[in-house]
Amino acid sequence: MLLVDSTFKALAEPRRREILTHVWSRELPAAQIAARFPDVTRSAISQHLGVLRDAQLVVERRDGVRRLYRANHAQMTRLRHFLDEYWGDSLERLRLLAESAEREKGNVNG
Amino acid sequence: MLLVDSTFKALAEPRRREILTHVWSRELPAAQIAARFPDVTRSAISQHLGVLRDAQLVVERRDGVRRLYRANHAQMTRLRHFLDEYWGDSLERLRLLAESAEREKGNVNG
DNA sequence: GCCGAAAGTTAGTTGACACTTACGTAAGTA
DNA sequence: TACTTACGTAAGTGTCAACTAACTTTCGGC
Repeated sequence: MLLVDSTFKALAEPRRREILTHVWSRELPAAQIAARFPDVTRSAISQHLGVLRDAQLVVERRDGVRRLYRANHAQMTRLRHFLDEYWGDSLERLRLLAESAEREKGNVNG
Repeated sequence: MLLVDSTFKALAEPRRREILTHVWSRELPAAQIAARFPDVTRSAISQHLGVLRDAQLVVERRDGVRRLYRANHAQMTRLRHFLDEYWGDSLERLRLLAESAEREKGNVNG
């Protein structure tokens, strides 16, 4: 799966966004993250962490028996850049170019 | 559903992102949008357009029997702002404040 | 009013996914 | 070695969403 695709899918789940905020500015072991979600099992959080890891939105570091997670700010920056480049002014300019090219073609044919 | 939630969910689908690029800088009737996706039925595109409309990522304008769609740039801007504010420096600062408050408490108790 | 074009809507199917329970595994400890 | 802790993983379940096929609605021309 494309990285942008997996990033959007990972962020589409509210719980995963909340997990991200918890590990945004500090490392936390999986158990402590799970403790913040009393309504779901630890297993569910572990699976969410796997999705976030696959999307490179968090990085994992092992410390003995524990696994410490923290947000990968670079990936979030990458997403912002994607939004800027894919739907920002650069795309706008490309579209306008394509349209004027279409008109040119129309003028030649007409 | 929260607006941010529906926005992420809408963008998580690659086909909907592609639809957005097609109506980014010009209005298009539903049939012309559907024509760009030969592998799925017109009905599927109509449903995708409904999801994009609910997420306020596109706006619809009726012209006789046709319905013209165009991207809502404001909503995309809103998403960028969300990324900036929710996971940007402002959240970073809040987290650091919360952490130092935690340490303060620890010092009082210890 | 009747017909056809453009589009939305509904019913039903299939696949994905968030979740739970149960089990497996690696690292530390007695 | 046996036990515990801190995890991940596998299997199964219910729900949701993307899709197709068939139908309905809305508008314009005759």
